[in-house]
Amino acid sequence: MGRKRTKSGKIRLAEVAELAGVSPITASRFFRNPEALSVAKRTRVESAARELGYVPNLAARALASQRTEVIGVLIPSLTNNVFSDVLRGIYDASEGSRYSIQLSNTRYSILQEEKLLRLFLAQKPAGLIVTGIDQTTESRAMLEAADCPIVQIMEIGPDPVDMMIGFSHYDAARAAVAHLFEQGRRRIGFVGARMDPRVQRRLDGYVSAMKDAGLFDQRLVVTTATPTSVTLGGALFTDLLAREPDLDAVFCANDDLALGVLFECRRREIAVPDQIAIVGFNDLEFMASAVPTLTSVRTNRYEMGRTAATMLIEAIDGRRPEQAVLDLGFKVIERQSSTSRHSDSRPAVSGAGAANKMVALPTGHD
Amino acid sequence: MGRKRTKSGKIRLAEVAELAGVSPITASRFFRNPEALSVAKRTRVESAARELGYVPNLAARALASQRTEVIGVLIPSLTNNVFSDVLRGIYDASEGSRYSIQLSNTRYSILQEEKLLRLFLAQKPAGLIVTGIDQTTESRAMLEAADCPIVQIMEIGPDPVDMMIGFSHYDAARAAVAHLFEQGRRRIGFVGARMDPRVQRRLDGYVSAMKDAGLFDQRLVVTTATPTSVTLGGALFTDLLAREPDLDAVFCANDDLALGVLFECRRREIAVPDQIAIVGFNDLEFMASAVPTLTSVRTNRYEMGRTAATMLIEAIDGRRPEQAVLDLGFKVIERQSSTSRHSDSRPAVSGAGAANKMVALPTGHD
DNA sequence: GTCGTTGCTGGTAGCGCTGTCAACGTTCCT
DNA sequence: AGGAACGTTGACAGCGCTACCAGCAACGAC
Repeated sequence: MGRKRTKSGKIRLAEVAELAGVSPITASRFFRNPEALSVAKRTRVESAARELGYVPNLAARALASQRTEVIGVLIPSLTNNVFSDVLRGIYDASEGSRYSIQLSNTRYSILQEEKLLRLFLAQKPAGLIVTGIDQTTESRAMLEAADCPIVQIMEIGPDPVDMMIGFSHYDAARAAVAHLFEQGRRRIGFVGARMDPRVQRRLDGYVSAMKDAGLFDQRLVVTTATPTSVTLGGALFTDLLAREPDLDAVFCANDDLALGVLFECRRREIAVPDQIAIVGFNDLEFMASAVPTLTSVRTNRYEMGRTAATMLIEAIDGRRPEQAVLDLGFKVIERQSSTSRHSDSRPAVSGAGAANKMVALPTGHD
Repeated sequence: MGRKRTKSGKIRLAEVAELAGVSPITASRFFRNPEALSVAKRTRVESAARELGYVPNLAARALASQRTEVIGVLIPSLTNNVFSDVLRGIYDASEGSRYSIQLSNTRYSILQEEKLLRLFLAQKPAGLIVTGIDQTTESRAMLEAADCPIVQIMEIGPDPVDMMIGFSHYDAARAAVAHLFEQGRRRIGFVGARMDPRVQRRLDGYVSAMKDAGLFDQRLVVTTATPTSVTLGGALFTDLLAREPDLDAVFCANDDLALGVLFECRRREIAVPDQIAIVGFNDLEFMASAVPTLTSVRTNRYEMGRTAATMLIEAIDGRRPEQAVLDLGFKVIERQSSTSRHSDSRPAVSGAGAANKMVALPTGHD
């Protein structure tokens, strides 16, 4: 009787089937599509499986069915807070589904991304989540040819491979600058680090808003390819001040930089917001409790991850979402650092997200 | 000729073997143990594989060989900065090896951990990384019975399942308090959130140090089960101040709380460090650029992750490390927030790590 | 010259599961 | 009543790879 045991001592489907008095294939169906069984057999297989403590062998399943239940996720950084929020959303959504997450880190390199994509695709993932819209031509071709659903996250653009969820970094930056204009600021600097495509588009938005107002000046822009940090924010701000002493505001490409600028202002005894206004990007948790509280552009990172994974899983299961491109929008959260003579947290300028409208191109916000 | 193609259009090992003019099994060996082949066949298989763009089918390999090349990682949180550093180390170390990482989030629940462990183990991982030493009895039994190497990370304790890498949170907390004593502080508060086992041990260390000095007072301790945040740091500090107005220092269980305390001090115009000294835990990047710069206990998170994965992979490949328990130590980085009348960044108090000595029990530091 | 020994190679037989298709019993329609 | 249609079940044949063991040549020791 023990002869049927697998070498590893594990219970196989065949044992479950035998105990339940059905054929192995019927037992197999129980796990994949229980509705297809009669109630009697269903309960028998169920109790047999429980009694034996059966756990399916995923490798065998993958081999036989020619597909895996793995969702591949490609993100550029594990360190960045932004991605940890997105990831949390993805993991939360995948939990309870039968799909597991396979994560890889492209380190902001599209070549690395291409390599990883090739690796992933070879294992026939059930679905794929990739960051951004700036893939190599080769990657793009592989994605188009892939026979699984794909979601691009973090931003939206004109030409989705399949599904897409994010927001317009360009519009968000324009909104941040517009807010500073409203507050009467004119000499608005830009501080950016890493300069990945999304930060670049924030810069583009900033530049266009400044040009529209006739206020653009190349000296107001300080960027570096160095990875971002709070300390770096202080350093870049120092550079900016040296170039442009009569600065009256800084728009930071992310909140870490903004915090660094705030500290540097305190160090130099520059009054915020009286002398210089500060606006960050992402609205990390600490922005609301800094002194003064820091204005930032809120982005829905957790929701982005969660929705991306949910959409993907639905699509894998054959229920494609009615809209393939989802704009989650953004919101300028106005706080003390940019609103002299105003109280904290006023009604905010928001992007497309509220209406979740479909967009193909960067749309002007209201 | 196309008849041998698999349905999925993929190249199989058999095709490679055919092109190379060897048997499939020889081709298989090429990928697992190239040294076993004669140089002639080796090069022939190699070029055939490259020419055909062969990618092995992992599911088939796993099924046939009865083992996977997956390293399971169980961590309690994806949000926490601390774990993102550890994870980065793990991913960095796994890159280039043939092992892939399967990550799961226990959300600080040992029951959830047990469930995930059962799931992982059923797939016969090549190795396992688990967080901490506080598993359920059932989990512990499963880990002991698992036939793969296991590394426990984040802390060290008396009774490793297999390998272990971390440091003593208890000693680190004692060192932080000792530093405050040296600075002449007496009424030292403790602020903690989440209160997971490691934070609890930091509290234990604090309590023991305070008791040793005859300074312990229950009113000095403010904790909550709520997840940590900067804002929460301010709130807990407010509570603490209400209970104990003549506080002269705060030891925070992590840096987010410390930053919140700093902001709250600024809001209340409490001078740091003149009225109140602040010490954090982990030494996140921003601590060095806050104003004043914030003292913290540096922990080697990235290195911990990297070393854990490296040790694990070595052990999987049959090269067990000479020491199974590795104490990475800690270091009190003294900065302005706790060192009145001193300049920044003096020589620091450090834990066991420098010597990487083996420890079985929390050892007193010097 | 015979017998081990070593180094390399190949054949056989699965690993545990699922896709496909045929077959069965039942119900419902005409 | 006959047959179509449906729902349910099972047999068969692999999925692509590797473990195991046998075979073979080349070589050296006696």
